[in-house]
Amino acid sequence: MPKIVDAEARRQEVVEAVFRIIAVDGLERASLREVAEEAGLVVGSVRHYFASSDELLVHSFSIVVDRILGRLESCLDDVIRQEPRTEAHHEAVLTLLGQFLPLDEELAVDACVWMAFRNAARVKPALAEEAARSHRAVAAVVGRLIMHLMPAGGAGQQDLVTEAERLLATLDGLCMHALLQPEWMTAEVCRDVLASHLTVFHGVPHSR
Amino acid sequence: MPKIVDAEARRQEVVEAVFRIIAVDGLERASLREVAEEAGLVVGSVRHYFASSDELLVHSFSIVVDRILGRLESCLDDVIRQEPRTEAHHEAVLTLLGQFLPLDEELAVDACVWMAFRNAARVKPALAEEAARSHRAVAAVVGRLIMHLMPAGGAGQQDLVTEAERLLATLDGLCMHALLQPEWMTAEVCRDVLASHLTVFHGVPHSR
DNA sequence: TGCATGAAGGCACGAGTGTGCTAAAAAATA
DNA sequence: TATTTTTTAGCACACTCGTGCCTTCATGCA
Repeated sequence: MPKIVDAEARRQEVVEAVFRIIAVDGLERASLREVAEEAGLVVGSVRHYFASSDELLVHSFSIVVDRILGRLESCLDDVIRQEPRTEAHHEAVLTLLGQFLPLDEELAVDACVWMAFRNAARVKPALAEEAARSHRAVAAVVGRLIMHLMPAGGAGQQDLVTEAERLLATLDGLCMHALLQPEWMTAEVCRDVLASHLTVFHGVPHSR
Repeated sequence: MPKIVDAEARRQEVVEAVFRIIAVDGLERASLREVAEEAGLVVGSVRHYFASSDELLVHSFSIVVDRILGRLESCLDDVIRQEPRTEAHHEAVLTLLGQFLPLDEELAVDACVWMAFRNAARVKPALAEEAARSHRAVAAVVGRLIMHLMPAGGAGQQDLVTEAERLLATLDGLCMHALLQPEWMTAEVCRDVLASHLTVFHGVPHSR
């Protein structure tokens, strides 16, 4: 038998190279040659682990989606664990929502890559399935958060859906602005906007 | 002297071809050859009216921005013309906000093209200036709307900025979702979300 | 010590891109 | 009619892209 390398680890390294290229130069520069060079490999090696360019991109997409979902699920557990209407609960909610935004370097890469893939999926059929999955999963998390935040009897099923879509839209819009106009949409503005949005869910905000 | 053609009209035809290609196949397919074919011309003709590919794209970007801004300014005038806290006023506000969304075919093309250019501007320096201009101008319109909607004494300057950014983020998020997940984010859901957002600005919504 | 096999490296083809440059066509003026 | 200038058309070059296909290398087992 030949040299044994951890194939999964190699694939992960390549995916990380894809992420760096997308974050810096955009998805259209994530070609096999560019990815190989960024990963310190040759095209042939990359192609040994990924049958085609599409497979590499789809796999990268699924990795970033799983990473984001993992963080969201974890933060959602933290939220539920807190006593409602306390300062700690409010902070936990803000932390959860902050996972969508490019607040630090790692989050910024993920947000950037996620946005790039979702936008590309509109015209690139190979990415459509993963885009739908990510949308469903994230909407489910936000939906659960909304159900947790809104008093059960106070609103109808329709309102819950609308509020979930509204929060989701605001989050994606914030993320987009933070990525495209970082000089205007700073982390502080993001936090203010989120805090203002959350005002709807309890009579008076806990902190400013 | 040679054949006289309306150069500006020809340029406009080419720009329209660019819009159609972006709406259907995305910005990355808007090459000179594709644009020329879509416009029923040859590459040489397109290049006669636009010195380079970048100039064509930047000019197309500016056209779509101007078109969107024109609609927004017009709708903003309509809003101010209405008596506040009336049904007609509420409808005028919804109409203004609806200009951001792909609610009909023409709006959809503009929204799609606008999104594509703004996203591309992050990694394509030639588009950066126009992206900044569009962001400033649209933020100005939304800011004026917010000042008009919020009682002058009831909130500080900081709150006005935050609310403007929040509305802007929600609009862009809605637009994005309507473009990327049209089966979920229908025109009806968009309207519900906007109506819910506007609840903040007056005690009770006028219509549902 | 062989050698089969996974890993790595690379060549070449066709298709696509922007752009420099040239050449034909067409029509209003001299 | 002759000329001048815009418009239209197109060739050619260098580049990048994905991919099919082949070679070389290294290594763990027989």
